[in-house]
Amino acid sequence: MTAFYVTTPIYYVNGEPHAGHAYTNIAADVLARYHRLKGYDVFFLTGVDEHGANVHKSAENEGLAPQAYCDKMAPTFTKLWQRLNISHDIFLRTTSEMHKRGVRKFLTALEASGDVYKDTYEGHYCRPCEQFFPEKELTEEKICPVHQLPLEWVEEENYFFRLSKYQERLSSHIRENPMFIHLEPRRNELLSFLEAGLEDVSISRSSVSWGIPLPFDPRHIAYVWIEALSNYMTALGYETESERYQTFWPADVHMMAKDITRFHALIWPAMLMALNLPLPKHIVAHGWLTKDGEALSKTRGIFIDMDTDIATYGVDAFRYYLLREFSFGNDGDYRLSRLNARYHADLANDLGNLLNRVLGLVGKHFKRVPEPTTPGEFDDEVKAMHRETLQKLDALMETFAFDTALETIWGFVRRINRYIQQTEVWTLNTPEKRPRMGTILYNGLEALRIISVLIAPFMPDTADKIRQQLNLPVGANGFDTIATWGGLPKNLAIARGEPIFPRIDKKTRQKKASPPPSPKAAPKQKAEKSPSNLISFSDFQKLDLRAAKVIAAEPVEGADRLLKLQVDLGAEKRQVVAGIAAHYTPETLIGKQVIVVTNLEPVTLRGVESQGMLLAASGDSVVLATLETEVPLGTQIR
RNA sequence: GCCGGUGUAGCUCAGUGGUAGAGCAUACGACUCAUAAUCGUACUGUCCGGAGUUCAACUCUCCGCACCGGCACCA
Repeated sequence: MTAFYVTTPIYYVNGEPHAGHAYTNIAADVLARYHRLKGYDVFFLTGVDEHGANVHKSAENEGLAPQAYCDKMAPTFTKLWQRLNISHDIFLRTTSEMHKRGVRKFLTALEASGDVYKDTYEGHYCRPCEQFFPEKELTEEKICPVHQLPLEWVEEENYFFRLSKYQERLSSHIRENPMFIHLEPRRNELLSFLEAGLEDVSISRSSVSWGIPLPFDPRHIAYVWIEALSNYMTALGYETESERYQTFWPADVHMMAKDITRFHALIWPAMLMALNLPLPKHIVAHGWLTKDGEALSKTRGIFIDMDTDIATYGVDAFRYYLLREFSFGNDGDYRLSRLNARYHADLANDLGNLLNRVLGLVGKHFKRVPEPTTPGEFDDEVKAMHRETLQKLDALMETFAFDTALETIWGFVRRINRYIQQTEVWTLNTPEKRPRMGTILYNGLEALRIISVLIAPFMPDTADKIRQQLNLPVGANGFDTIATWGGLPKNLAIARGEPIFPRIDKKTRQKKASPPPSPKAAPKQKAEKSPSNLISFSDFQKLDLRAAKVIAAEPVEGADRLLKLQVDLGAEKRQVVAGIAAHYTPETLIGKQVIVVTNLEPVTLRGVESQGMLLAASGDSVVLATLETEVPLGTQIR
């Protein structure tokens, strides 16, 4: 049996899963289910990434030990996967022993490859700043420009992977295997990134404690990304090179959102090259979801209310909508009105109603599956379309064109509706025409049986519901059972039931919709319990914040985000470069009163010196901090 | 600033060097087995703008505009 191995990324446990995660896992699930029905030996992996500084910090913020925090968060993911009918074989947690042992073996092998080296950062270090200062910025005395304190000479070790060595091989691999990275734009981006040259990557952190120590130097913790990537092998039992590992590595598909392709398409393959291991076959990146045209954003409270929409339309409709409406690989705009339209037009009207009308006719006139004794007009056309649909579907699934795949299946669904209409089967209830009626209805039922298999990867529950009403065994629905027309057993009692996609009027919609979710706008202000996050008042006092007025503003040549500003501090005027060009035009800034950090060391940005910094809220959008009413220029702010 | 992509009917998108297509939505008609479902017909388009190549361009080339993405950059 041919093996098929599909993975999703492992998601950071610090943070609730959102619709983007759902999209990835649904897509991966469809692939997994499709290949299972095709007779492949499938292994489907998803999981969570529980290590690293971010998780550690979130745990601290909640006053929990890291492991306890992870134990609390991991179920939020498994619950969602259950809700979405995700059929993964393993939910990997990176705190599991199997994974840890695998990572150690992986790192040991990587080190043995000779492509890991230790490098030392050394330089003048200021403890309060937690920062190194380059020689060229310092005077003879070696004092911290911020604190005016003597700097220490510090050396810090880090382990690096010689990624740069693999630049050429990666480049030619991507060029020679057009399907290695799915969707042209991602591929081009990577190639141009490669052309710019690769730098070696750090694979360890010595300042982080929550993670897996390097086997060859336990004072260092494996960098989370390096550790996380190896999960695709550790989950299979890489440590012991188990049978499962032998069977399934290399992965057929690494499914992910487009933002993390670089790790998967460059660093991961390069490390595998170093280990002389085969590379994954496809890196498949899908686009991002937006909601009503806006980027999803926790801080601005823009999110897709999966709970409500699934409660209203059902999980299969949700899965269907995501994969049918958006061209896979491109960004997609999630709109409830579109989900509603798809639900009614495609699911309720086309498919649900088809099942209902055919079963209604059979129930009324035959009770059981009739014998197809009397071929006639349109029969061959329908059968030809069956073969055609199967063929197309194969090709489309191979290129991850889920939207077109569903469109193709629906072409068949519509054809059957048309068949019923064209033959006017309901008029054939006379003794001489009855055999023809039976034949047409047999074909209708057979088409529905075929459809139940075609849609099974996308809408597993719906497939089962259809099969239940046809009184077919729910499990045995492989693609081999629909390869040829006529597999539906004759004389089977049918079991017409409730509509599988009942229409949803506005009233029901409102009833089912939960009250408007409390704007998750302000992210929960978690009590900062951790002493390590606190600074002393004297630390705070080190900041010199002053009221200032913008007196001139212009763009910085050759920079997208930078504006060069002249600000008046009363006692003096200064030039400040601010990264706000995407959010403010120069004209609107002039005359504005702003808050400036005045005792920041100067830097040169894009060749322009900046002698301070503007305070601004920098979430998804950037908003300048201003004063409620104007105050004299130069007033201290604290 | 550099690199790449996109711009086609109200909406979501296909598409080919020879005067443009699908689904949804809309209108009208047919039918009445069915979840006010189904089926048929019709409708609208300066195929982003401009120039060029060509007998002929929406499709090729160049320039421009808009939007999106990658890189640089965000003290």
